Amino acid sequence: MSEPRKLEVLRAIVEDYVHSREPVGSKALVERHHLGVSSATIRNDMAALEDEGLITAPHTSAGRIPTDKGYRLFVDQISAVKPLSPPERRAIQSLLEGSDDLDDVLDRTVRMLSQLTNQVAVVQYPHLSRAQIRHIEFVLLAPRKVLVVLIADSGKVEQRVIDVGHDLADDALAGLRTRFLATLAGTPLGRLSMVLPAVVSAVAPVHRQAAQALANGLEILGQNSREERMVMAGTANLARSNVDFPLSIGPVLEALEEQVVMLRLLSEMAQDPRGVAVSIGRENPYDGLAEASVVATAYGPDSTAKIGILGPTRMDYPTTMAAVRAVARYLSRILGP
Amino acid sequence: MSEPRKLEVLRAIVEDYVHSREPVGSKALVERHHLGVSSATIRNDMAALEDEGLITAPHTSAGRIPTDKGYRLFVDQISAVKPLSPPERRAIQSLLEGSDDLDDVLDRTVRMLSQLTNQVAVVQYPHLSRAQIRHIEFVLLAPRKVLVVLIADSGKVEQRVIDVGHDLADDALAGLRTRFLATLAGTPLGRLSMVLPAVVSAVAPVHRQAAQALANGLEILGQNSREERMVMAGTANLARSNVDFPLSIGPVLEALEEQVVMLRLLSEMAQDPRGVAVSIGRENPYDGLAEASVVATAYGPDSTAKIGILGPTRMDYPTTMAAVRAVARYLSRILGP
DNA sequence: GTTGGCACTAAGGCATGCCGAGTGCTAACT
DNA sequence: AGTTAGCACTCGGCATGCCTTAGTGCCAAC
Repeated sequence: MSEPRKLEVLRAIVEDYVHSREPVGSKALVERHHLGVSSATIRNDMAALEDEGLITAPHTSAGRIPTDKGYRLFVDQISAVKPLSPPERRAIQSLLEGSDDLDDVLDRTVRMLSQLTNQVAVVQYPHLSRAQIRHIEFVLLAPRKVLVVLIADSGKVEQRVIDVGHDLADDALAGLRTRFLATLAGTPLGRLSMVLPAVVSAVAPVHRQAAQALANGLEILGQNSREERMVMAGTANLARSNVDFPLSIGPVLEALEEQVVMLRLLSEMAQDPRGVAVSIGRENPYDGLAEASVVATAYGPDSTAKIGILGPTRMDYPTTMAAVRAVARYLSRILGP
Repeated sequence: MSEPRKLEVLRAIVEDYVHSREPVGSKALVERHHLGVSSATIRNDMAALEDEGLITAPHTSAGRIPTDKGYRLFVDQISAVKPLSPPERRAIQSLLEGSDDLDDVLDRTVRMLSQLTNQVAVVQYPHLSRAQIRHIEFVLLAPRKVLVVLIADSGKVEQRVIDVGHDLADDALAGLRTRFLATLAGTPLGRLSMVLPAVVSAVAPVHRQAAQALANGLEILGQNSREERMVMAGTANLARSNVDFPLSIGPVLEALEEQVVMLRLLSEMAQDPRGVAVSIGRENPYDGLAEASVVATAYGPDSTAKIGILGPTRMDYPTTMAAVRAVARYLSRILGP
């Protein structure tokens, strides 16, 4: 019983099952792949694979389907990442050009990825802790309500309404703004909390309280950009692959809606040497995703944010991984250094 | 055959069907509701209702289920809007207090509504065309790239990166900002496009091109706030009511994702005297929603934006309408005039 | 280590028959 | 005229049983 052939058999099973959705048997295998041996031999190999926990039979007399572990081995050792077709590459390129607003770029990207893979695509907003403060604006909305706006040099804008505690004149607010801005311009968002106290304590006591409130607001904004949000697209694809995991579509939607879950999942995924991370079935920390796989990769100037897709474990990993990787690369290029 | 009793029968059918999910027959009806007549009489009434197209039998020997038209009559004439329970009211109130950021409020609201109704909830961002420009900021990101930020007195912030066409010094940009701001402060967003040309033509020729680019950017931002976005929550509830319309969940997700579809739908819905609009099944302009109903109402200071829910036609209209209306009222109160 | 053969197994498809829920109609009742 | 009881009829749903089919595991032979 040759080891290489066993792997070949596993590969064949995965590939056939992925696109037939049906348990694959020994006879069908020898017919569809020229393995050079008889079905009986394959049966022996399959029995061995089953012993190793790589495949399983849903019932006595059916073919085999890959287990999570089987997919894992397939992804890690057997499959080669398929390159995208030139038309696909062109599509990506042309779609992503001609927009420069961050929200817009991410939105287009995630839609494109979901179409490309026929799965749900998600993208995390880029981390900004290294981004620097470009501008600060305080706008008096109501007697005590101030809109605090923070603009980073990456083009990201964060805003928040805060209550300064007592009435504040327009020019006093302008003064505070100048003061904050003078000290804070160029400060990386990540260092915001270290610099703010000094600014506040330098303010005249009359406005100390307001300054403190404003500083708190700014700090929250700075954290917002770290705490991250995400965009997704293609949830309808879940329903299409309905046939696969009809029961679990609910939990999956919940997971997607609870962005925290997805964000944690994405950030915990370790990339393999090929630059793509795959999390299969029960490998996922979240129970609702027990029958789903996530394929993700990092992107952006400092490769900290993630982009990826979520689909049934029964998915075409090579193609999907290729798509995710390609889209991430284009995205990185667009966002520039 | 008494007309009032016929309506009573329709009401009973709708109510029973809504919570049993099964066609309801004449005998079951007389048992569960004290109608004071025999099942044979009900059968006659039902035959009449069927002739009028208000109910239909899925097959020869099954009970009847309401048609879209039947639901319509039920909603319009029969049902009374049920008041929410005090605990529910308290829940709404306490959840919505203690946040003043617009995004945050809408997000909480929509989650609450989806939990309350067990449906998908959607909320449209409030219209801002009557909001006034509070502040404008130009930030030079790269030699020719300028981030245009527009802050409205409602607390809404819009931003966009634009290409000004040629290099621009920091102080020149500051000059332009002052100029724009002087003219535009206090202008309602809706009138932006009428005022901008005058500002541009007043700029010195050297910076005319840049000013024009900036003006275009501002105009787009002004339109953005009209063209509206929406937030949603509770898509997982779709899967729960899986059993009802398993086939159509795909199209529904698509409709939700294509925000344009939903926004148009919401804005086209006319409210009835009770202040709630209901669109049932095929009444919906979008085909994917043929088996879904939308219950929505206006909210906000000038009652232009919409909030509502989307669910299967087989839904508990009275309770749902009450929830939507109540949440909309609280939301209006929070946003204040 | 590979192969062919054979007994065995469970699922899926299909016909059959039966039950129950529900209808429509008619004739009688109030 | 409206209401009711009764009855024949119609399907859907479910259980039953049968057959076919795809697949396995094992063994003896190559």
